[in-house]
Amino acid sequence: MTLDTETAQRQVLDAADALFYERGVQAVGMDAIRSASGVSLKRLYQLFPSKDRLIEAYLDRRDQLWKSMLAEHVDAATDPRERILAVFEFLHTWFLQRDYRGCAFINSFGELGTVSPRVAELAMQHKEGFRQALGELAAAAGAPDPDRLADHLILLSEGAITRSAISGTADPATRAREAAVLLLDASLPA
Amino acid sequence: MTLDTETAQRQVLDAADALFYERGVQAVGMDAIRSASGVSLKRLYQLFPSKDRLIEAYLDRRDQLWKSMLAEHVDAATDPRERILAVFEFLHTWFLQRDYRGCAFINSFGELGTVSPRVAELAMQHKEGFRQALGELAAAAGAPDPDRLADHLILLSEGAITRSAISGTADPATRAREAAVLLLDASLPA
DNA sequence: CAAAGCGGAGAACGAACGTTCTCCGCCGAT
DNA sequence: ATCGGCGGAGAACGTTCGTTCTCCGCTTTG
Repeated sequence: MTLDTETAQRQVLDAADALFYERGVQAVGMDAIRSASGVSLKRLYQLFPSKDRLIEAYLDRRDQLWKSMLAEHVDAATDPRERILAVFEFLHTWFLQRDYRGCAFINSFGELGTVSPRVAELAMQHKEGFRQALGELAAAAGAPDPDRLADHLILLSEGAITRSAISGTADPATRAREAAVLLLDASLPA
Repeated sequence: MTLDTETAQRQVLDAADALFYERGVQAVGMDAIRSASGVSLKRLYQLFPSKDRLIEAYLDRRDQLWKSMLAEHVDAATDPRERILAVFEFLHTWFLQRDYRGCAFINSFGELGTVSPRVAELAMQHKEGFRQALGELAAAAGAPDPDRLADHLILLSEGAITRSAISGTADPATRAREAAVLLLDASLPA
């Protein structure tokens, strides 16, 4: 069964995503990805010349997927204030996924942050992208200091992400939304 | 050079703490701990019969140390509101440590949470302890719903912990404190 | 001084890792 | 039909890991 490059790549990334996310990047061997993807080792190494490259591709795809899911939730609302709160509803649906295991970037950073500058960089870029998105939402809502509000909101979000992972419940998203409402009341002009 | 049990144990835990925290638990071999601690492998395995046990001991000690450092900062203030804000000053001094790498429990959970129930449990207990401490501070400050305020404050704290690790700056502690002030203004009776 | 046992240094072992290589069967071109 | 090259399956290689074992010197006791 010969696969064209595109499907082989997709199958490898699907398998890598599931395994890396569930068990962590270091605990998953290339052999496990070979078995799960059905792509031979030779081809796997043609597509991704090293495990490091595969990890990068895994994080890249997570970043894109995450951003598009966030945008989807936010764009379902029109009121600027509701668009901010939609972020926390997105988090809530994310936390409810059966295989939710926290943020892949935080987890990968914890594993490889000190030894792989590339992973550290990707984690920083991912979080910076999120912060900028929040900044734009805050500015659109008329916040007098959008950067500061964005910082406050991202703290709630990141806190909810890790707390939800460790506690195993989606509740932190609800609590984060509550706190966000209080912060918006305090920071947004009436 | 023969060491008594107590010093050997302390040297091993000192080495394990530094190495596990810096590089992650999976990336550090028992040999590295042997070299760094100066304790022979044989003795090391007498003190900690497996790497899993050593990881548990590492997390246990981190938990105790963290709690006592937090209590130290909090107890330096007397005003109930200041005692809550002292939490964020504690975080700030923590983030400024040169080797700061985020929360050992979050990092270990990311690495082993799915495969080691013990690590998952220790992470949950550690975070639950923090949440309870915040709950007591909130109650002492007269919060009408201390549990809820504690949840909001812990989200800010956890968010600051991971953001500081990834960004490499202590700034998130300042921002978290700002947001905490807003939440206290909204939640505490005048 | 002799015998016995404890601890230290590090070799050894079996497994697992990332990566490469070998072999074999299948395909299109002549 | 034959040849050449590509892809798949998985063996192989060198390293590293967690854990155990061997050897040797020191100390303590009679």
